[in-house]
Amino acid sequence: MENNYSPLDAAFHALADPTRRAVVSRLARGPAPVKELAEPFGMGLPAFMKHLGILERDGLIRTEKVGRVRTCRIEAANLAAAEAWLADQLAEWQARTDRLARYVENELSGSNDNDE
Amino acid sequence: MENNYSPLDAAFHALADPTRRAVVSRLARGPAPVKELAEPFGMGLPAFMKHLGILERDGLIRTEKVGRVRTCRIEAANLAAAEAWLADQLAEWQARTDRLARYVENELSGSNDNDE
DNA sequence: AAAAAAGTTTGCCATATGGAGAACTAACCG
DNA sequence: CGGTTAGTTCTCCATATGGCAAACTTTTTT
Repeated sequence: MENNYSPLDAAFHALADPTRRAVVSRLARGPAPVKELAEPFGMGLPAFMKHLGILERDGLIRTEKVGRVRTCRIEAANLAAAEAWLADQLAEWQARTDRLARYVENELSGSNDNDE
Repeated sequence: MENNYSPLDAAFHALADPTRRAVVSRLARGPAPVKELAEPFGMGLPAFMKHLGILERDGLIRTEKVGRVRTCRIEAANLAAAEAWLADQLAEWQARTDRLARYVENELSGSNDNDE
């Protein structure tokens, strides 16, 4: 049950669930113990812990137990990696879109073999 | 089997798989038919089509069939939504990190009740 | 008309979630 | 010490993936 897949796989997978996104969102504003994190969700602790387990295994959060309280905090690196990947794709897409627009604008009279 | 969940659920879920991310990456550079898209992956068409199905259901791509060829293109909106969400979280996190750093730098002598 | 190309559909399978609920352990509190 | 609090472990279950292989449907090509 180790985390053998890529950071991007991990990050996107972990973020695919609304509960986990909410947790990340909450933790972006600062650390919090499990109990407090779990409260907003109508869900048993076991189920909630599974989400935390996934978030931790997938490297989006880090947790540490002191006494009987486990404190969770965000691990920004992988979050940033995912963001970077998306930004890249969008940039690439934008670049192509722009090229296309420019092309159309320039030869707006002769050709007819573009693909959009 | 409809897409009843949120755009963010959909986007992150779809991007959790490396094959699907590769497809998105490829399509960001321009449209392509199924066959060409499938080639790089050592996988039967049926399996590959399932990925495309998920990408389309989750709103990351759009496909259109002409004759016997189905052409796929990217749907940037949801990709952008995911990127925006991540950027938001990171910004929030940065803001807090900065506040903390400033705080520490200012009262670097008296207090001891911070949480990092 | 026949054959090749490009998808589709249909079963079948193993694994991972996402959740529920009960029972247990390990701190703290008074 | 006894009770409460905060997690943890366990067992179950239904659903969704991610893949494979085989058979079928539509176009194109020749």
